[in-house]
Amino acid sequence: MLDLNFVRDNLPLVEEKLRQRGMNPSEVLKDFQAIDSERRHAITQMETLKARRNQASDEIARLKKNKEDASAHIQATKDLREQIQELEKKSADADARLREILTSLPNLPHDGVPVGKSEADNVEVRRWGSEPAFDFKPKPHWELGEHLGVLDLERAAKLTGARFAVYWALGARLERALANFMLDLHTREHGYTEVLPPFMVNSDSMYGTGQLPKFAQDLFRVPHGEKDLWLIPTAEVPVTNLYRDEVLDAAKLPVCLTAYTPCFRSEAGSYGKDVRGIIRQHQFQKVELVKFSRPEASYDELEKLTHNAETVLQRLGLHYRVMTLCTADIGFSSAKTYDIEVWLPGQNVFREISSCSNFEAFQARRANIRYRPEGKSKTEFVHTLNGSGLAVGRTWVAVVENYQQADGSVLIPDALQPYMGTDRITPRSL
RNA sequence: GGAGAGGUGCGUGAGCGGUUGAAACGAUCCGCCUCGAAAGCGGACAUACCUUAACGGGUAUCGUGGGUUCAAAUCCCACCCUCUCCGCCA
Repeated sequence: MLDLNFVRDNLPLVEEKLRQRGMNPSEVLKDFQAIDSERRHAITQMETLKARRNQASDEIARLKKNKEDASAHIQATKDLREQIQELEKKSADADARLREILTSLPNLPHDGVPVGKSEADNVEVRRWGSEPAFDFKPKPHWELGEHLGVLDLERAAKLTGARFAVYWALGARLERALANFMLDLHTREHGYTEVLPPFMVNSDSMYGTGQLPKFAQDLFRVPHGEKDLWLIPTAEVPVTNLYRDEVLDAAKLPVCLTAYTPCFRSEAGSYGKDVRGIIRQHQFQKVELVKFSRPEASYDELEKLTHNAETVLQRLGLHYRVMTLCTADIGFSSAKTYDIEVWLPGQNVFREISSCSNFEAFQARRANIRYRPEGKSKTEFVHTLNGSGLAVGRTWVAVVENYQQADGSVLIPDALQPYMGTDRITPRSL
């Protein structure tokens, strides 16, 4: 969420940044100024009357103490009551409408973010490794997975439906090996603390990181008594919300956390997309990196976090490129995002395998996550960042496709062999 | 699921329906004292919003939301959370 005062004082800038995102400012900011002044007007009036009422109440107390007659004052306050209630309703109403506007506004892109109209305008920052050479036509992972007997989409469809997967044998172990490898790397070498959060959260948490109120259709909702719970679409949600409504110790910043969790996404509106294989699933597992940073350090931390994610691919010997997302392609809550795209020879494309973002104070303001700068009495919002480190399912795909052999077996990269207990996946029957 | 206890500021912990935004103690910060420190003494110490050029003034907030009342931390109702005991259970 953007700061109300900031929006009010920098309306032209906000409009320009919204335009860069491909939005129509006059539409989303419609009536902003009118509602804002209406709200302040109502508050001022209401508080004036309340002050008068409080004054009268004090007077009543004083009179009663002295056993004097206070009935005139009591009647006066009774009369005030109705007016106050009316104004209260008016200001609450304006407040709600203003809040609706404010919560619907996306974060403003950082100044360094390339202005663009679509994902075609994303800018490549760097590239690592090179495409592996094959003296045969590399297969897509769904063919390899079936051939090896490690990936079973048919039975998953029977159990649950489309966009779910069952992994068997070394396929299942590969998933587990990748997760353990990633967590060990980030905790032992990159200084992250591992957390294991709940996989369902309440609405407040979804609101804190920006999934609600706008993106409910992307989530799985679980009715629970009067209230709803939600399956997490990413560990970002529970991990960032760990510190909701808290004041962090400045000396401990940046706080760096990592979590391995399943992620659940309804994928509404992507029906025709990526229907083959396990690129786009309703459930997938991901190792997430989350940071809470001082504002002045957050862009350095974004670079570090992105490199931490890249290190996973480097250790696995997987070719990738890093893209800076343009203003039209960055997520709702993000001020700047790097996507890491891994090379998939079976499909002859780069596919997103990690998305690393700096949300600045956007989430912190919604979730009320603050810290107290040294020597200052006032708290400030931290900056929150996160990135996949990495999406395990897509890493599984990358390993299988990049390390496939002519006979259909898959070699295991050196870094994973201790976790796999083997150097190769060979066919078995499902 | 059943029975009970409780939720107050950074912490502990008071709080007859009306000078309580909230005692006291502790923590922290600033002074004094000291060669320096400790102790002691004095002082400061919540947040948000409205208003003001500023000083300041005002309003709200004692788990959350309603209600009673001229007036609610204090009374009533609902809900949430924590703890203890019983039952059930991976």
